[in-house]
Amino acid sequence: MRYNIRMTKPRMSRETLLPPMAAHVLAHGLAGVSLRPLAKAAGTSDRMLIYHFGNRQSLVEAILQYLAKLYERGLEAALPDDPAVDRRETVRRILDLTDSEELRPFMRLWWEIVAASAGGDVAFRKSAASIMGLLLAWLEDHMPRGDPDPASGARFLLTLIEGSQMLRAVGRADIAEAALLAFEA
Amino acid sequence: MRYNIRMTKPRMSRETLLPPMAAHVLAHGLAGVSLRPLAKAAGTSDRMLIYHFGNRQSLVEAILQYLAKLYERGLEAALPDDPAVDRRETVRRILDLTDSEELRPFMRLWWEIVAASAGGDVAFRKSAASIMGLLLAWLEDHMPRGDPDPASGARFLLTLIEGSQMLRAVGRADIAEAALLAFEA
DNA sequence: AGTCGTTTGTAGCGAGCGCTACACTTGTAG
DNA sequence: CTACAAGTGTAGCGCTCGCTACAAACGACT
Repeated sequence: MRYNIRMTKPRMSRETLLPPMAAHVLAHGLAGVSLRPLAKAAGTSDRMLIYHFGNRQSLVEAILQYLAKLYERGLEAALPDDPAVDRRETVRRILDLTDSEELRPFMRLWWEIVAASAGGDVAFRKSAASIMGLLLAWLEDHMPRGDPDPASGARFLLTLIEGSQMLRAVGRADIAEAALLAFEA
Repeated sequence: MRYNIRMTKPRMSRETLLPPMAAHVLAHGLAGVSLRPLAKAAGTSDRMLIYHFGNRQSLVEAILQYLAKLYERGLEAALPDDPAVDRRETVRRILDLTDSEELRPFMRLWWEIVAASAGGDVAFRKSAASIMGLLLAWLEDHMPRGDPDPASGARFLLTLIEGSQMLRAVGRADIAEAALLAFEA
């Protein structure tokens, strides 16, 4: 039957399993996630997760990779294309965006990734470093028109941004706000 | 025997147990730490940890509190008292110090605390926020002589510092370095 | 010497963990 | 129709988890 497009019943593959599992991770965190709850979220069994992904570590890495792609798309879709009027506005745009309803769940995840990186997990560190590279590239491309040194400036702003986000995460957004006000004011 | 100073054998108390457990946490992380390894590190049993601390959560909080005190003392002992010549040097001092041999283990721990805070753990968030308050206070007290706005400046520098430390943690110290070079250069 | 609260050891509970053995179904190809 | 590989369910392995029941040892006081 060559003309039957859907030769095999879709069943369950990595691709169908990843979205619900990613949603579960966004909702419940990445650190202590275990097979059975993940399986339940994806409508399958721990048995099948191991079957499809080999072991827990590969599974988590796959989910992480999928989430990174999701995050990247979310960023690209939401970040405005027109240049900001000054550096402060550039910072503000990113801070506002990552605090938006759709991207906020990723921030919680982000700190788990950072913690794992700091703890020596190479897979997580690689993922984290590349996400920073992504943000840096966007920043370099969207520095204010006529900025004296966009390359260095982007690095400077990224550092400021990440500091602000950490302070937010621990409930000291007040410090980050004051910093932003002091910045070039 | 009134004149026997050591009336009771020291046995084991919270105070004797905390230091070795804190050392264990510094070496192995705080996130997934469990009773039996902690007990082993302290030369006792899980049974006794529960006896002294009630439950795991109280135990972890006690260790966290002890570590915060330790960190505070480490900072105070190592930070120079004389004012820096400019803001950049102030930043540099703190970055160098927290990257020192004795304080580096705390940074790994720090990101676990941030992750827990971002995940909604109130005890950790409280601890993290107060540590930030501590650093902010030191910064305010040690802004460069003649700084135009020490209060806002300290907040600005703290944000920069924390951003630098996060970038370090994920292996992008290069970005933080470039940011620092660009800063007021 | 005897009493009593504090501290400790031994043993184990019920639960969840990652993962596997085994048998079975299912869809596809010869 | 048969053969075969891919996919799936059931059951359970050995292990660690936080925590508890029980009883013994200990030390200070009468």
